[in-house]
Amino acid sequence: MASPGPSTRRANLPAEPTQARRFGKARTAQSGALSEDYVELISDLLASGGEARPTDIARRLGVSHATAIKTIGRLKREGLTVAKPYRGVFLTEAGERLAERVRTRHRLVVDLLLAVGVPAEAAEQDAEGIEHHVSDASLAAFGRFLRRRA
Amino acid sequence: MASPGPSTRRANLPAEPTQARRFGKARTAQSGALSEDYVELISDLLASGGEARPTDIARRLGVSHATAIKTIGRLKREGLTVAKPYRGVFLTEAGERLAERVRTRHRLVVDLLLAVGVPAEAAEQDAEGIEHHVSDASLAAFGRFLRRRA
DNA sequence: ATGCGATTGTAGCCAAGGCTACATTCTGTG
DNA sequence: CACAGAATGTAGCCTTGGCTACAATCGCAT
Repeated sequence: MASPGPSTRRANLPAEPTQARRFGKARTAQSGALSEDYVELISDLLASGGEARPTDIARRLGVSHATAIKTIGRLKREGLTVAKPYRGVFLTEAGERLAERVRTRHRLVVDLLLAVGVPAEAAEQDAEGIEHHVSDASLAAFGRFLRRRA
Repeated sequence: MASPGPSTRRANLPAEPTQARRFGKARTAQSGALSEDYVELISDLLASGGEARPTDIARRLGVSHATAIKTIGRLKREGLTVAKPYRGVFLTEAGERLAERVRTRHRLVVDLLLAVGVPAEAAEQDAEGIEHHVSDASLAAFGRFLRRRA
């Protein structure tokens, strides 16, 4: 590794708040990621099976049921879900709206990945992580790109 | 909202460990994200200014200097960086290699976003979050796509 | 050479998201 | 109807990544 000369203290770096904002944003966006995953999954379960139970949610997300229940509690505090004890989980208006947006975005991301040649398996997998970081601007661009080459 | 009938308990959901693995992976990948950001930034600072100091790092990442120092400590434990007190931060062999990989990936992601029509500003911003979730398979596909339409 | 301002480092706190272990409630079956 | 087993919920702990407040060091200018 060798120690570098301690001479050139203070380089030419002018604060650069732009990049900070960029990183900060990426980080913040990632915050809501968990809520989005839960809401999307709950919506799916309600649509397909008729019921969203903590155990199913936990299993699908690969976490313990305790973790799932705790998170569901947070979603409730955030006004995204409603849940009476031992009675399953449901979405509020806001939750439904979020779910719809998330679902749309997910599809768009997967479609884009497929369109640029990503294998189906990887596309699904990567989309799960990517989707939470795609801005509206990018989303719009994805839509245009897909329509253009449809 | 309205409570649904408690009749159809136990729908037709067959455990589905596949999705769990998908989510789990997305989540785990995101774990190393912070390390990647730091290493990439340190590499940039070293390359351009000659020195990577905690305060600069903190400012660029938009966190407090205390947070940056704490994280740098973790990177040290992980064998990615070397740092003697009050002497700036440097990368180990492993750190350099990681930085190079991350940089390449970042460029590829930005280029792909631009290629599908995402505005430059958004591309840079979104790439920051997206890059940590792009698998090798997708990365390879991005490369092919870009070369094909170059 | 000294001393002040900036940088660096430390301590202690918080919330989120994860876990295990234990307690409670529910539900289908005998 | 009772009860065993599954599902649900609670408690307590851990780690990560943030923060502020305070302490220690450094380095430049006088």
